[in-house]
Amino acid sequence: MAIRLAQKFKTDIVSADSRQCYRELDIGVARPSEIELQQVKHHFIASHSIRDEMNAAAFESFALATVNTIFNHHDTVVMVGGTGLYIKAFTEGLDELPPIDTTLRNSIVESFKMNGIEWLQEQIREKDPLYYQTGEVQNPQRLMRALEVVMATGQSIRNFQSGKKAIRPFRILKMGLDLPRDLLYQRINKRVDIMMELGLLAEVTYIYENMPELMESSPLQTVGYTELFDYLKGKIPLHEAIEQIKAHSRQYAKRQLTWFKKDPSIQWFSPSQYEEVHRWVISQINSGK
RNA sequence: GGUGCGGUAGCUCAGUUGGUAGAGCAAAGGACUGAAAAUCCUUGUGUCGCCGGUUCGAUUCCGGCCCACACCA
Repeated sequence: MAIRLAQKFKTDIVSADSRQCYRELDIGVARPSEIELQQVKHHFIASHSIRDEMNAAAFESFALATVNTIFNHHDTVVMVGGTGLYIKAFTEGLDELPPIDTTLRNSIVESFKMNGIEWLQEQIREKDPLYYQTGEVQNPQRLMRALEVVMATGQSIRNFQSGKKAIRPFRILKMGLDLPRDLLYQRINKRVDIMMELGLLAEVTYIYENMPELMESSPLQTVGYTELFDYLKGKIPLHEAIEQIKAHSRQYAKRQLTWFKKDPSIQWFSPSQYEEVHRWVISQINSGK
């Protein structure tokens, strides 16, 4: 769909997928094929390493810069992808926050691993009572983020979160693709079987054997990889790892739908409705809103 | 054929010294501003293998049967 649209408008694609940007990950993240990449120029595909630091804010500036360059020669850009937060960062912006020193971050992670979530909650209750009252106190990742921000700035992360949406100097049209749930799940299950046939196990084994120090890093906390790591460690049999990949992929798809369904500006289509999508885009452009 | 162990939620299993039961995973729904394919929240689920006995009351005790697994023959 994205490729056809990009061809139609003779422009590039910017991916907004938090995992397809890593060159070490291919089959397991369903990266576009070589043939597809030749049809249309893609950005943020295999452009980074799992050793690089990547996050929503970095994506925001990367994508804005990329899109700016493309706008020098084109008047449209197609963005595709599944990472809701990245799309939000690109379309609405994130609030400015000072960069956090990595040693501080690492020490927080270490303390959490040793002392558990109780320690995090305790720290937040002392240092950021505002977040303790209004934040997700059961969610270690949010607590650690809040903690690193107060420790680095002396201020609650809440004080940085304005909730204001950035104004972009270009128009944004949003389209969503959806299928009836049973069909969607069938396709996901089949896609996992195909990944295994294409050699996902070899891809994961290569990482497992050659970069074990990265196994805990966030790019590798990914459906398709964590389960096969468990298999390689001997924790679970292969058929169970595959069943888990299918289940976790279904859960992920469901979470994506939950995220996007609440955005009223998204126009929904079925994946087969290329003509309808195209017509809708044209009508939107012409209506000039 | 004998002995042992087991049969409890969709799956793996815990438990009830007799008052009709629970965790994890899966499922369904939701949240989410620097880890986001991550992380977190909410919710339900059962003829407790079958038949009979004892009992006010049995998933729990007793007897029989069926099924699974292991070992012995």
